[in-house]
Amino acid sequence: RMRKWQKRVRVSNAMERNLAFALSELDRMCSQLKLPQSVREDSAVLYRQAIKENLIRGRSIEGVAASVIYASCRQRDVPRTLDEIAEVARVSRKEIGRTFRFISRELGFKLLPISPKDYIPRFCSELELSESVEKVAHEVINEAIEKGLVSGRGPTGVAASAIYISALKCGEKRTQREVAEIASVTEVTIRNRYKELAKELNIDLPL
Amino acid sequence: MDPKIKIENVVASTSFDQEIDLDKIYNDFEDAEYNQEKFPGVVYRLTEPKTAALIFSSGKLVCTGAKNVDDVEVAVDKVIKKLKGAGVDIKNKPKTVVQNIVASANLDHPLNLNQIAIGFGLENVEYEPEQFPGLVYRLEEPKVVLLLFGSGKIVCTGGRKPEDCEKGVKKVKQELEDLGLI
DNA sequence: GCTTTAAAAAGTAAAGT
DNA sequence: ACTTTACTTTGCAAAGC
Repeated sequence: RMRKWQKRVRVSNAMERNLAFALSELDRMCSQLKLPQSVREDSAVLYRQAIKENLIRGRSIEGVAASVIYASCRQRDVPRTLDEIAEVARVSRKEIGRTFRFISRELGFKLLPISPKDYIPRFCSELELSESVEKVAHEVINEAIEKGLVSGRGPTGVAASAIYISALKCGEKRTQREVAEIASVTEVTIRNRYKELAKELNIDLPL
Repeated sequence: MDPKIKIENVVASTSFDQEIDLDKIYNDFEDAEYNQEKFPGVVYRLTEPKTAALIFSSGKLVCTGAKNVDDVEVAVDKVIKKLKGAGVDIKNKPKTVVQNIVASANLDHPLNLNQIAIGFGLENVEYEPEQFPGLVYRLEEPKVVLLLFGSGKIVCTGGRKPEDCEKGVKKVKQELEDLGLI
């Protein structure tokens, strides 16, 4: 009888409400993170895909939303760290990471491991460094990869130290503190990576 | 030569098939920990072999920290004697079941985790250096999980027998050699 | 899912000298 | 800067929320 379509309407309303909420959350987080339009669009597409595949069951809307943003950023090679996303999301970094792994596996993402190089443009821009610094930083990272100094190290830490070194080389010095702030790593980490790179890549720089 | 495996931790469980009064155990065992709100079991640590036993009111017991499969028996026997000394009469000694073995190994060769992730297949591994320095690789046979590090060191966990870990490490090593990544 | 136990790997972090 | 402590990841059982 009428119960059936009433229930359908109820479910449909709930789904629409949830989708509307999710999309507004995606917009809010993307705005706060100042993400490009392409990432916003990708995120919405991925979220709808997640709904189609029933991947929301047992997971929070916030968590899935944050996860698809994280995935979209990586897919567009403009990664944000889980911590950066967790700052504007209402769920922990741990849950975003867990949900990302699940969504990533279920939707068949084939994302390459994050490369320190992907952080160079954004960090350099925020530090107001020239393009020549960016270019040198890329070269430093390429050398680091060849010498096996990247495996297992945090991509942001490697990027930060490469930028620190490159800025010095180009006469556009930024303090470790300034670079650390932008890259969300500690000065200790920059120092550790910097020492390692300077030693292994025979970079003669003042300490 | 097959890589040497070092067993770092053995987790085992057993059941006495009889209810145990944990409050009594907690009072009689001078160095036992018991916080009901925190965790339903009594935590009892042994110095030799260095292990930790979790005792539950159902009579079930979990033993962790052993460096050998044989040490598990030694530890469980000690806990049983301790229980008997406290007035808990354990009728017959049940069989202990090894639930998990954690082992470490070394390939003595640095690893390019990025290439390994691609070589093994992005859908078969988890490598998120932002979160953890190790690459996670799951094997079906033997059913173990391996953590590969840039240093060439490996952690193998999830095995129920030492051979599972030995075979697991041997298998990844072979796969790495086949791909020319080692 | 969480809680607690144990242990290794290597990176990162924070606190105390 | 250096040391110490601690948290990230993996696997597993236990009883109960």
